[in-house]
Amino acid sequence: MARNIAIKVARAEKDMTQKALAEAVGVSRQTINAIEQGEYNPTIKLCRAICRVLGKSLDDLFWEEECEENF
Amino acid sequence: MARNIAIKVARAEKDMTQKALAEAVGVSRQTINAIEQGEYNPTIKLCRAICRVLGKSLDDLFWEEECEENF
DNA sequence: TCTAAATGTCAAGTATATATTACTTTTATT
DNA sequence: AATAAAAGTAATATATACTTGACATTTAGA
Repeated sequence: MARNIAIKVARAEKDMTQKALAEAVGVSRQTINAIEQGEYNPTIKLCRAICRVLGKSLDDLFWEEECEENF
Repeated sequence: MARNIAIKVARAEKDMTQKALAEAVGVSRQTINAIEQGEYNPTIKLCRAICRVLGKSLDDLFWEEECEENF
């Protein structure tokens, strides 16, 4: 999976730490970190929660154009 | 989880069966059925694959306003 | 520079997304 | 009505999202 810079940026815009975002959406800090690092593939429910907290859309934070690594 | 009517509609627009969509995105037919029935919570990667095949955005197919059942 | 907070990472465990097989029910066609 | 395809559903198995706890590294403020 690709690293997710968009979440990091949106977090910065809201001045939230990984820990604060994790608490706001109800997952562990490591989960947020792993998502930003592209280490796993969150569920849509968690994606939606992150979007709500950060005030962004799914397309803003989780869309990716396809590239080799998706194959 | 809420039933996902949007996928069903988008599938109808493309005249695709659950089986055809499943094959196009590389999962089992039961997985597509369960997602449409709201029985589980797909990963973002699968959501993206479904969007690409159906020519829709994540926001088109997977956004949900929050309601009691999300709590 | 010292310190603390924030971030990155690892290992082991648990919960759940997804697969597979198989069966029933619904919908569409003849 | 008879048939077949499509959709719904259930049980068991496996892969992986996510947790917890712990530690290392980076970043920011005093």
